[in-house]
Amino acid sequence: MRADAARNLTAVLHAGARLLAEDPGASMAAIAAAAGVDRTTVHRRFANREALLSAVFQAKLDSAERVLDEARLLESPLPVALHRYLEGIIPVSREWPVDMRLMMRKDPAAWTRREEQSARLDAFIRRALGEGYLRAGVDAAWARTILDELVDTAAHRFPDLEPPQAADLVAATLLNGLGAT
Amino acid sequence: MRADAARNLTAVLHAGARLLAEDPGASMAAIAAAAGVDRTTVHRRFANREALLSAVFQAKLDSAERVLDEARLLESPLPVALHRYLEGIIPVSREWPVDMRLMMRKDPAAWTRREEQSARLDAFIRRALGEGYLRAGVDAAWARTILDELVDTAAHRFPDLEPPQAADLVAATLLNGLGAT
DNA sequence: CGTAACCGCAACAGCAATGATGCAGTAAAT
DNA sequence: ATTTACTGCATCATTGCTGTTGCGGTTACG
Repeated sequence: MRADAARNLTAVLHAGARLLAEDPGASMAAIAAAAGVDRTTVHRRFANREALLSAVFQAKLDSAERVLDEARLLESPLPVALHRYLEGIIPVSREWPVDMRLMMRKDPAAWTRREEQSARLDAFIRRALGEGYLRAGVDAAWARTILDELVDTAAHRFPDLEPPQAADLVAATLLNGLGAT
Repeated sequence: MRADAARNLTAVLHAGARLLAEDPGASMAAIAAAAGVDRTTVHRRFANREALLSAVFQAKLDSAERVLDEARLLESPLPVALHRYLEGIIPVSREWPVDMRLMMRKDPAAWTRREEQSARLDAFIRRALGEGYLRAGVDAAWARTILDELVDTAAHRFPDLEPPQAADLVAATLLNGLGAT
């Protein structure tokens, strides 16, 4: 692929992730304009709208998968793994702000791939329960969901937080909450 | 208004909230079908799509406002106020699952009204900080956002939780987190 | 520098959603 | 029981988005 084509491709993917995050019904024309590219250029590379969305999802899933690999969730000491995951996933979530859960309904490939990544985090939560980092009796599904929500909140609602500080905040909130001791 | 018209109206509003929660681009035809009425009936009552969305927002805001009034956030003892708010707002969030933050961008009236309600919760968070129920040093904006996220999560991702149990879970998670002591 | 890939522009067809209207039938209210 | 309000149905015009194609011009690359 030629260099300018590659630049345009990533510009379109990033613009797509950004606009679709604000408005899931954003038009191809709007995405093309935001990427500084003609509408037909997008149509030439992506046969249809669905294919563009899939490409955005794949880009996000690629980045997330790399973070999961490097976090070594089941091998590293648990607090280390947690912080490494958080510090890695927050920039990914900011780079690809498009919401997964709502938009991947009609993309089975992306859906199953997300399920696989989700299973790895489920295993991490089970490990945390087994090793006593989470209180006994805490529901694993609840803990898992709260972890995701805290990450999304820190990533998008507090965009000025640097990843290390954001990771600290998420971990502290998850483990200790916000109440007085 | 005639009785059957009122029934159809609430059916349309509820169907709208439900479908728009799953797909913000749900068509008027789909909403009408889900409500069991003809498409033209919806168009007769709501001049345009925007008016229908506004009506859904107003319905949700009405319910939420009643909950805020009855919780007496600044008068009742703080733990009581928190639980009363949570027990009240979770069913409201389930009855009107449509997401506010994303969809009210183009509805200034609903937006400002939501801001007013949001300010009441901000004041509640400040009170909790001032009375020492939240750790000193906790960022008010962070606490406020986490409260909202926990409510949404309990309401929609754990639909089988009864409101009292859901309220307990949210309050406990907010104050104590999920980590071992 | 020459070629091949890529792009912008213009134009077109197709489609789905929106919004309006007239009319006949049905259900609520007095 | 009668009137009035409301609904469903069929129909139509309009609009915005999608997807395609052809052509001339530009840009990367060997």
